[in-house]
Amino acid sequence: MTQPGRYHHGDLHAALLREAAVLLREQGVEGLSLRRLAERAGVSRTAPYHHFTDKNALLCALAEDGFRRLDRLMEEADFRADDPEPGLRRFVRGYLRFACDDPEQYELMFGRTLWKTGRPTESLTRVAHGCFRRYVDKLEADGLRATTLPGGANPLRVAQASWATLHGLCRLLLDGIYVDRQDMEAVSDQAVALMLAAVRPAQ
Amino acid sequence: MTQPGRYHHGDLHAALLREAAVLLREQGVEGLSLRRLAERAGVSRTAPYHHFTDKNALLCALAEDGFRRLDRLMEEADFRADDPEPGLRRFVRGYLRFACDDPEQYELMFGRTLWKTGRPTESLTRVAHGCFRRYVDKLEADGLRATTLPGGANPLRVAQASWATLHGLCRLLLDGIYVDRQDMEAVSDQAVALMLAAVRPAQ
DNA sequence: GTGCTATGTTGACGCTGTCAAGATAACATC
DNA sequence: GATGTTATCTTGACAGCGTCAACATAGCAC
Repeated sequence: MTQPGRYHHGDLHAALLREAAVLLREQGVEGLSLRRLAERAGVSRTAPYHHFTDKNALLCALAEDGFRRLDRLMEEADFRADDPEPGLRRFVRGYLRFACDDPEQYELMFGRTLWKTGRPTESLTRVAHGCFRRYVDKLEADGLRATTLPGGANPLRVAQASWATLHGLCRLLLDGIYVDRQDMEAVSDQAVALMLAAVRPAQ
Repeated sequence: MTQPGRYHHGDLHAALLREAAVLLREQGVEGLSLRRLAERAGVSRTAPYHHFTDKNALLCALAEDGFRRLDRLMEEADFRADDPEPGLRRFVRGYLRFACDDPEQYELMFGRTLWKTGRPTESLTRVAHGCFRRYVDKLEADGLRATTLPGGANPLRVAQASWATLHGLCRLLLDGIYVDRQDMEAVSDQAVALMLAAVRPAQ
């Protein structure tokens, strides 16, 4: 762990993360170079290497912050058993808003930059999985007790499939493929219908 | 249009695309550099610039090939009105197989490299949209005529939401977030259930 | 003060995409 | 066949990138 000590710069570790978040939001991952970041922080090119082993490590830390915010959003969601629809609708909108608010952050959190190309930090993996775990639990506890589940449906599978819908929607939306910004609300509602249909059996 | 004429190399245009596909499959987009590509083709670093204006242009051409393959896959799919389930299941499996067979190609086709960061060629956009258009038509014609559509459901919306499910599944799967390779079949079935539920009204 | 460690610096290497300028090869025209 | 035009390919160069090695300095423990 890097301590926030008062050395030359003051607290470069935090400053780097702060500037990186700005740079990410403004320019995307492609525009986020360590050199430019260092320049903005007023230090030399290689100074960041004393606080992050890697560019990959810095990006992981950045993504981790995002997952913590997402986790908080998840915490607030509740779709209760009697009528999960309004809660689910709120959650889906919240999720989409989260992604659209800072697309580059979302991209970083779920993109291949970290998960495929780079190697995700153990810490990042923990937080990201915790986030999903919370979703599964939420579904299981609030949304679809055993009684409301269609025969044989597995909460984990429902969670995976419905998250995939959410995620796919965000990707298509943010990258501008097949879904426009103006379609957002309508498609979001359609997605809710899709997810709900999986949760409650045909009646 | 670049003619396949018999100049110095023979047909560098095609050779580049061929080698690029191999390099993409083996190393991913990150490993696909113009310089390495040129080396493999036995020409100098800048030779490719006489056949593609840009690295972006070459990648677009590569992605275009992928969309054409996907379009062919779509052409073969048919989910008829009386019982769309088996057809849809086949299609979903086919789509997933397509993505898993050459993950890097899929990533290139739908990733931000082209759609967000780079600028997609007009030609690429046309083919990609044609592919989606065919899906919408397929749904509308075979799967869900007006009679089987839940009240007010818009074929376009259903198509967008269900494609999002498919796409999100692939992303989560390929990047290794939340969905493992071994879960594939089960989640795929769950996705089919999700999509089917949207297509036919509660009975 | 002495030494250790954390933090910061400059220099360098190999990689990237791409532009400019020059060479050569194929073809069209006379 | 000679000439000119155009397509193709070459080398040289530039700025940018991540990162390693070597060195400087600042803060702290003793």
